[in-house]
Amino acid sequence: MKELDSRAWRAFHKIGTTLLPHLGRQITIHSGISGAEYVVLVALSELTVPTVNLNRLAQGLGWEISRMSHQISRMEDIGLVKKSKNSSDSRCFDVSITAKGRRIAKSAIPLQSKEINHCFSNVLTQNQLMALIDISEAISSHMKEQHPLNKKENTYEKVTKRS
Amino acid sequence: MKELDSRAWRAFHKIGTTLLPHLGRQITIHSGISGAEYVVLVALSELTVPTVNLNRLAQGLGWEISRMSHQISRMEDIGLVKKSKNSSDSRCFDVSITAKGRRIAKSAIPLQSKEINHCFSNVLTQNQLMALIDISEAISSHMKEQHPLNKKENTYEKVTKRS
DNA sequence: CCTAGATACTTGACATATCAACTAAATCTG
DNA sequence: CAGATTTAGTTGATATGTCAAGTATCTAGG
Repeated sequence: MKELDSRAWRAFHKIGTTLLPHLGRQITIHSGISGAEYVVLVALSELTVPTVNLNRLAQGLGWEISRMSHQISRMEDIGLVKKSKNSSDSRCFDVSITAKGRRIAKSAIPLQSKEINHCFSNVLTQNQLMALIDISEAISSHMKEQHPLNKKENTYEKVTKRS
Repeated sequence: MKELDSRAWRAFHKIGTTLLPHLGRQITIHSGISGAEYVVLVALSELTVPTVNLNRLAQGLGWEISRMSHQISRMEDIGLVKKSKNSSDSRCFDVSITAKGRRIAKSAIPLQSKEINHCFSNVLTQNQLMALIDISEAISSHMKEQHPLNKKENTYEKVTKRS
């Protein structure tokens, strides 16, 4: 019998690497957009202001700025979002959702909620749901103070044929 | 105040999409192998028999067979694993870890355990760890019966410039 | 005001993941 | 046992993620 720590980690790892991808695929199946596109559209559609700064959007989702930049340009290409230079600081970009993006988000969100209920919420008890919120809070706040994103302290040697 | 369901899902989504990638990067930083390579090496190093079938290995990790195939050939290229045709069923391949792979796993595992303790186990209470095991069990067993991998029921229309 | 950082983002190369064919071997069925 | 089906795995195209470097703008110190 393995220790509790190890079993819990494996348990978490398993659902993290199966449930999340599964639900991403479901989005594609029912709405034709990727999981990443969905997440961005949801974030944008929930704004109380018309636009967000690229950087803030990335921070809000916990993404690297580079990833967000690529993602937003792809989404701009297919007309889901719009990007414009900020007038007061021209290094910055204001991102907003287009009508098309909003329309797609509007139809995708309830379908995705149904999937989430099916695979997640309905399968767990109230206590388990509350426990997850606490767990997430504990981990996130620890991560935030210990490992802020977009910082590098990287000095490894990659494993290749010759090592 | 959002409903419990939704908050719990967002909580889970957040740690699933920040902690897991973070720990993957840590592996690369301290051991020079990717998170995927690490997972495969750990699985192989824990075998009680010398080899596994590609397909079983994929199932054990919940990966698609195609992904596993690509991954194993890359790992064979850099000498972490070895692949050989099964003698009784020549469609099958037996995969095993090489000495080099085992050596790397051996040094990577304790480092990674330390990281996991740091970001995960030490941050949670015993009760939270136990709760996660139950949660994972509930979700996994539901998924297994509802959504077996490598099956397609896919009839969507992709979102592109023209839709 | 001028220069040395910082900041916000872009870009391109590369690694990895996913999907849709495709090949080959095994098994089933009449 | 021949042909059809299933199973195991490969392959290549495309999508996405990551990393290192680069550009442009802003800001702060002198």
